[in-house]
Amino acid sequence: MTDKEYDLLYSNKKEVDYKAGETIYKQGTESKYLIFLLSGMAKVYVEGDNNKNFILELVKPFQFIDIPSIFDNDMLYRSSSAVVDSRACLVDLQAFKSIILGSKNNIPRLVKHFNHMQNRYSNRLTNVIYKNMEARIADAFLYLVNEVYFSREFTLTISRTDLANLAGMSRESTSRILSEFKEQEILKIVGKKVEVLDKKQLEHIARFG
Amino acid sequence: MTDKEYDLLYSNKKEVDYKAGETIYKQGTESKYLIFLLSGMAKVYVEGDNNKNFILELVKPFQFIDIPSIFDNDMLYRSSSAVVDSRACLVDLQAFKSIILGSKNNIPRLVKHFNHMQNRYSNRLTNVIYKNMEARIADAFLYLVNEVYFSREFTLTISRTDLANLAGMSRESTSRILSEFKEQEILKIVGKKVEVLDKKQLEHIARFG
DNA sequence: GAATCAATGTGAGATATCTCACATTCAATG
DNA sequence: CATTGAATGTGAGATATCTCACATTGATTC
Repeated sequence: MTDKEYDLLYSNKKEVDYKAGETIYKQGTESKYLIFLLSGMAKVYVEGDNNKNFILELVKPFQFIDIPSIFDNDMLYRSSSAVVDSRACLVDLQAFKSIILGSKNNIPRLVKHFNHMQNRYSNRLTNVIYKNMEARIADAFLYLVNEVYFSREFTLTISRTDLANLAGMSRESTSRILSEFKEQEILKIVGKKVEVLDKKQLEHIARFG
Repeated sequence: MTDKEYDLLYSNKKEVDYKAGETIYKQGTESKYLIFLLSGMAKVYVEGDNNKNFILELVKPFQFIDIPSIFDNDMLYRSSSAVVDSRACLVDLQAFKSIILGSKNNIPRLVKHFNHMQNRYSNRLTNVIYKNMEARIADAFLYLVNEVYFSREFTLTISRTDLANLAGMSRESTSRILSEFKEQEILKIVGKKVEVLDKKQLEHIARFG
């Protein structure tokens, strides 16, 4: 990004704080901002009619939380909310659009974001349709290890309910599978502290159930 | 699109025929082509481990069937195949990329495609997770009426198995729901001929199950 | 038009997952 | 540190959907 672009983007930027649980983007509404996460963590999820939701991904600092349907109607196909207290920076959507149109250097990055999102959707979809509960939980933990906490040991920043929504199943079933995995010494879980003891096995379960 | 762009795109174009059932794109592979459908119909679907698949959308002539993850690794996140005998035109992916980078006029259109795809994914996902079989079948028929055949009366170009995969359920269950809907005079179905008798009711079922 | 194969319809039992109810643990607060 | 409310764990019955088996229909070929 050039200095000029940077200026345009951040000239009248606003910083905002979100409390844990607070909604950031609401599915079905339009937004005039891109929201760049500075600290904390957000979840991006698809809302159903009943008050359930399905978590697509967890977003960490220094990424845009989501991108509205730009060059269309600026609507949001998903909701987002903070999972822990977070701070973010609002970027004007019009400014963002003109930067995208302004230089071809920025297009590949935008397209990559869309690719990523589609890949994520495909994964989540196959998960829910083809895999049993064990495989879905295994998959969720592999996601946490490989793409969220980047370590086999971590402190969960999300609740069991969120974990359930990430795996696309009920909280109760999630608890039961978690107990199974503890029993089989695949995971060590004490409260929010998690250690993946047998990643190979987790991968096997994620694949074959 | 300018004439120059048009020339670049179609200079060494190739036309190809696909038999019904034939695979066009294979999930997990890369492709050097964009494939533009000239006649017939294609299904775009996500493959699971077991030989099941979930249909994301049906593509009709004069649209690109799918777009590989350009500016990334040109991989496909989905598979596609012809549902009836079809003819398509292969467009070189490199040429397409340079056109996208060449003029800002083409960016909004590309971005809209991504937006559409994401919207589609969100819908399909909510469908499978939150809705019961009746609602999913109702939803599938509304999709066929509103976005595929553009009429309350049409001749199905897909099998019951495809219909099941579009609704994300088993072929047998699909048959049973179809019989229910015939019984309740919501649909009139004779072989491949379909008439939606009560669209309001269909919409209600799609919403509330 | 009889024979054969694929597509579709239907019933009943099997199974995975959810729901409800309650027990337990954990965290916050006075 | 006792109390309260929220988050989590667990059991058992309820339920939706699938699977398997078979019947029926439709399409194709000789």
